[in-house]
Amino acid sequence: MDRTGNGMSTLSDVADLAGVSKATASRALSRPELVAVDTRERVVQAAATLDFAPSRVAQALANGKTGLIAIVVPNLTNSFFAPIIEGAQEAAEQAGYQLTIAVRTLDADADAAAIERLSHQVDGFLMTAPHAEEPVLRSVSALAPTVLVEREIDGIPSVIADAATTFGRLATELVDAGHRNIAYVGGPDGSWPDRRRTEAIRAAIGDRATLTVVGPYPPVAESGFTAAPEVIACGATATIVYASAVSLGLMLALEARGVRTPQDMVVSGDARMAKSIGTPGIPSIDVDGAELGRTAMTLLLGALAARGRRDASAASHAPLVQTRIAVPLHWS
Amino acid sequence: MDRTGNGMSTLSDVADLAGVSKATASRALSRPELVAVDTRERVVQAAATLDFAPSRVAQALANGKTGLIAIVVPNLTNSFFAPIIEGAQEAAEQAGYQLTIAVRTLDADADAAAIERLSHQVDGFLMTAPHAEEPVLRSVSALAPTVLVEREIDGIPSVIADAATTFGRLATELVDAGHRNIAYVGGPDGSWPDRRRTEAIRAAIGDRATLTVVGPYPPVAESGFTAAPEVIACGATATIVYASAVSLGLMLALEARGVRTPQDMVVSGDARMAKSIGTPGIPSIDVDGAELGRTAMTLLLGALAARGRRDASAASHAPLVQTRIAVPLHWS
DNA sequence: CGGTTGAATGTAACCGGTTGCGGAACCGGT
DNA sequence: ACCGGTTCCGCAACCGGTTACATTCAACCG
Repeated sequence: MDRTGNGMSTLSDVADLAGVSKATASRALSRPELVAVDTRERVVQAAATLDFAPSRVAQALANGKTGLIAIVVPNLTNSFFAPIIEGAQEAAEQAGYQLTIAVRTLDADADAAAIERLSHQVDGFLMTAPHAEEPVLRSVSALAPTVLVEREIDGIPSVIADAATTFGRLATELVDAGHRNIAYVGGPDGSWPDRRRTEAIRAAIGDRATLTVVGPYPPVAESGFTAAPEVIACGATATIVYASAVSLGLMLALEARGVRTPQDMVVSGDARMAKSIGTPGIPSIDVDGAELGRTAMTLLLGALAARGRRDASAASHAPLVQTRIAVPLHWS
Repeated sequence: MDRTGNGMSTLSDVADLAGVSKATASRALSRPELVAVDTRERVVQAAATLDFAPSRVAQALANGKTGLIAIVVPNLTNSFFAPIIEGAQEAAEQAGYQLTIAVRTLDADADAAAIERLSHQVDGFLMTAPHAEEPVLRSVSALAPTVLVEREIDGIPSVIADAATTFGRLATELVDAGHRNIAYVGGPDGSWPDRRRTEAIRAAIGDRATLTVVGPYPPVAESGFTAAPEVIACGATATIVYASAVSLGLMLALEARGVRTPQDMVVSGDARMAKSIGTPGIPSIDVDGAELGRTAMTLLLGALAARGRRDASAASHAPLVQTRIAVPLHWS
């Protein structure tokens, strides 16, 4: 009942049943305004009774678009990427696109080659590559329409969560609240967002307080345990953490060493964590990953649509869009 | 230089350059044994100089396989699924397949419809649906070759991590060590693996100790905070946790309430967590998600290959494979 | 040396859609 | 009755491969 390739009705079947040509059937379904009302209805009827579904593959071949978009992420286990992918997937699905995942760090030639191959099979790229080097990203974006996520590079559309600003604000508020010794538990080495956040914090603090940067640390709870001694040693009374995943481990480790949070040490986290901990006085910074993914995908889809529309018209490249999404700061 | 559809050389180009027909070119590349050695070399040469890459879309149309496999997961934020997807992706990539992600809980008709549509675009499904009801999974598996992950249903190939057995073993060891009051922090309601684990624990304990099941809880660190009071209240001296993500939160909450782990309360976790905590005496149960995903994908690819091979031969459905991967128990 | 055979290659149909172009039918206007 | 202009539809080519079948030719046979 389902041997591949059979059982499914084709456009020709629909056309036959409706008593029209394949061409008319095609138009009736994809460009209804070109077809007389009654004909259209007959075709739609026929399609319905045969429960016809157009072959995306055939469509792809005919019009040169695959309906596939690749999202490149360094890994999946870092929980930061999950909501981004979910958001992107949701947006893609609504537009009738499929999302395929490429786990790539882009630091090796093999990765670049894989992306190259992939570029033949997809309509566009969403690049979430905090560590990738600029030239690599540039070359990818030359392969196919690309939107960067959590990364800004001149000349390539991008979407970032403007967490750096928020980290700066948090630093300012901490200093204003009297903290004179602040620690920052940094993110992975070479990460673009980490660099921005570090700078923003440093700028916000100026010389009004001491800043100790510890790290780099991978964004997992375990890092908190490793960081705890360092944070205590530097005498900080407040700790800003790059990735809120680390906060939980850090707090646990601090508690275990007799440092109460937030009484003895203020540790930044995210809203969900602050809520479940219950203690007031925890600052949280929440990046809406889903929105990040959704926005990026929307941008990309827009670019694809635009490209399809004009095509051969002169210049007027798609307007370069670099979106920044505001990130809220909240105190529990 | 990259207007879609252009720039890329086609098989005809290769054929022309090599001075052979399209057919020969095709054979030289995909079924070399059918072509004379020198001809083959000429074609390969030509393909190389044009850096020809066959259009997956055209191939898909011609031979009825899309080269796309869908993995269905309830969500991405649950860190349990990430390694599964990574493993599956890796295996798919090696076989030249693309993996597409469908985030679906399968509890609504809309989801079923989406899967239906998707089934026209993919060659097979990897279903990771711990909550889905059996009939739903059955109907999906009728749509396209399917392998279940973390779920066993008669008549459908599946791969599960046999964690239930390991949970049972842990329970036994705890009882043997003298614990007479054990708590189990359960997983999400209706989860198939949770049911199996609960049963295994109950069976292992028998009437040698008291078992208190608390939950259901979603598998996130925050759940640990919610569970802590319950766990303390029931007077347990050891707690088995369904999802190790919960353990960290639970430990933190326990510490905050003055309950030391593992001295006052043994809490199960996973190896990474145990290692970073450092305290000895923590039992950890480690499900190798990547292997799960890899194995499942391998199974599916095998089924696809088999289906392609015989096709019209009588009966002899693919042998039903239900794989169980052993899960280690480890004490830090 | 004619005939059989098998390897190597070419021809063309096909997968399932989309789309440019032209023809038929019908419109109102003169 | 004739004509320019629409509207609606069908023919056929095309997207880029795969593959059944036909064809060619050289080797091998009695």
